[in-house]
Amino acid sequence: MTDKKENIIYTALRLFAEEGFNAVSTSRIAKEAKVSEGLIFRHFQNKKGLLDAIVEMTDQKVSMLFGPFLFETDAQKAIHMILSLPFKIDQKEQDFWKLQYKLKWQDEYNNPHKMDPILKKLTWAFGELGYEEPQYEAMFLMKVMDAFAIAILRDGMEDMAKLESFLKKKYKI
Amino acid sequence: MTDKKENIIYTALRLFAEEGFNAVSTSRIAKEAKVSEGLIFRHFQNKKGLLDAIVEMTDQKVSMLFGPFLFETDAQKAIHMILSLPFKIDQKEQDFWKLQYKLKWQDEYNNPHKMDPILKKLTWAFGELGYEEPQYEAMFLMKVMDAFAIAILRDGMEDMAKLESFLKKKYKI
DNA sequence: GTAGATGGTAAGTGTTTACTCACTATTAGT
DNA sequence: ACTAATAGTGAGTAAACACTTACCATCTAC
Repeated sequence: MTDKKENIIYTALRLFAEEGFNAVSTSRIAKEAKVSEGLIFRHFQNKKGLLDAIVEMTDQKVSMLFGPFLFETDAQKAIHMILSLPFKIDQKEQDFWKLQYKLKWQDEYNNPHKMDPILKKLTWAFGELGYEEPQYEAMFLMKVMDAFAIAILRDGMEDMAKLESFLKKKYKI
Repeated sequence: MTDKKENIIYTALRLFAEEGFNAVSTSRIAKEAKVSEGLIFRHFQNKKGLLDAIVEMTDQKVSMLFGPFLFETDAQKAIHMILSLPFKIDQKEQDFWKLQYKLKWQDEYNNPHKMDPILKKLTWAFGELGYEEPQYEAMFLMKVMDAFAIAILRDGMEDMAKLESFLKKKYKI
């Protein structure tokens, strides 16, 4: 991967995350990435191809983030890991997550089954801990985590520390 | 309000909700609404003016939806009302809510304080019921409700009935 | 009944858009 | 050193874009 190709990707990621895919033109990406516009099409064929390349990177980030959770054998610790995730969003990776949540509104990029392995693992964890309806507890917690991640991405981390400890108390962790 | 003006608004609402503001052209709105493109600009000055008109309608829908809740004097009933809301989204009004959630990602249309009165009322309700940290319970429930509304709008109502009763059990309602 | 406002249209406008093309520069393998 | 692929550019292009203008139709009020 050349420097210029990387420049294109990260500039596009930033702009897509902030303003949306359709609001950002290829000429603007080229200008801000300091490359010729033609280079975008050399590397990615078309504008959607550029988005696809970014989405692929994002999917890898998701896998890396949830990987350790899937291998955790202690149910308590597993739930704790999931609870902590939204509060550990790295500043440098905010754009990845913003784009990810924005794209969920576009049918083409919304795969409702992508998170099934995490859901399954969470269901197991709640079962282990003797919860009455582990499947629904898992679904519920997943949605809660989504909501918190979105809130943090949109409104920042202020006041979130207290909410995190409140959350953990709620789950007795 | 003439028929054609109404046509423009509801066609634009549908398209904006489905595909996003920037992905939909004024010429397409005109074609699908069966009016001349010029009429859009006669009535709304520019494309953003059309969006603003739609957003204003949406805000009114939000007020109407939460109005009764703000006047509820029984804490238990108040929480029950909030819990039920996402599961009562009318098919005909889905586009309004879709657009509302999509626009939250655009800074200009995201007012984090818009829901403060509802948050305050919920805090009161949890306080009445003897919850230990009513303020955080309220914040938590608001985010949960957002997450459920988003899930329903995106993936439909299937399997949601059981989740609703699970939710109500969780809050002992 | 006519004047002024409002509703509505068709055919424009300049600009921006995603994308192409002909070309040069640089690298990597033999 | 030569070759072939890859990286990169700058000046195009046709189509689509948001918006304007000149014009006609219909309604409302006195």
